[in-house]
Amino acid sequence: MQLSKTEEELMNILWKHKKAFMKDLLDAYEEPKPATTTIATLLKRMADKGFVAYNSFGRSREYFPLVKKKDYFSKHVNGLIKNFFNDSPTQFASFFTQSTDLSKTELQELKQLIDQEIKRK
Amino acid sequence: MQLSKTEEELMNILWKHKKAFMKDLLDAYEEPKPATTTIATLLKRMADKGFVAYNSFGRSREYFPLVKKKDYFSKHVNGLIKNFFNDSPTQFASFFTQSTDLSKTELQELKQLIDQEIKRK
DNA sequence: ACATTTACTCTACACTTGTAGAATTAAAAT
DNA sequence: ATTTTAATTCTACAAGTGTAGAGTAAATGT
Repeated sequence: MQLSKTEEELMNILWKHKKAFMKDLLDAYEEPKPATTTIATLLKRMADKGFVAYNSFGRSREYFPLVKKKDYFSKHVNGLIKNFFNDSPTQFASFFTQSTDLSKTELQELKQLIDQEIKRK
Repeated sequence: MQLSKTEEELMNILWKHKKAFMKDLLDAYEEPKPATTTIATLLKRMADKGFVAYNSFGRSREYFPLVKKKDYFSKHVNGLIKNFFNDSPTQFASFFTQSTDLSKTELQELKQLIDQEIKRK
């Protein structure tokens, strides 16, 4: 089962923290912060879905992600690619370079990255 | 308002067809095809959300997309980037090159593409 | 002309999601 | 020890989704 948008946002905070107590998570939200119970519900649902787990310390819990951002993310992007680009990453990449407006410098950085990747093969 | 996964799938079929009657859309689905009414409901909802419109021919309708795939898509990708990559397309791109496994040739193709983009700036 | 098929609307229903109050309980503060 | 605070669960409820049957009406087949 998938994470919803809101759950994803929370997950993302958790990825940044690696481990976190309720409080830390709540702190990461901007005003107006959601109610504690809202976060609690989300965490519970996310635990049910198998995306997070926790270690209990006294009566409170230190939550941590069960999936790596990288893994979660590639599944995501691959889904996108499958759905919209006939399963062709190149087609996607082409689209991507054209549609986000990267600056010249960013493009050059990207080019270098790709060069490195090419070498690794 | 956003399209749901299922609606997106249908939208994608519509983008491929540019224009299509119910029948054409239904035909595009694999077995087991959804019920006609299901598609009808989806189309109605998508029309309500402002993503499709139609021209009536007799009592049936030729549907067409109101948003370009490209636009829809960049919004999407930008959302992803914002959510997961601190709003940095380069960070995303880096991630992307590493996590989809593009072949050497594909990477080289991509590099050329980027070169072209750089020139256009 | 009548039967059949088709496109569409209405209705429905179970499930998911966003959001949070009420209740509980344990820990921390005084 | 008693009050206060914090973390968690339960309960709830309005939207949104996935899915499709029943009903209607028009078009098509014979």
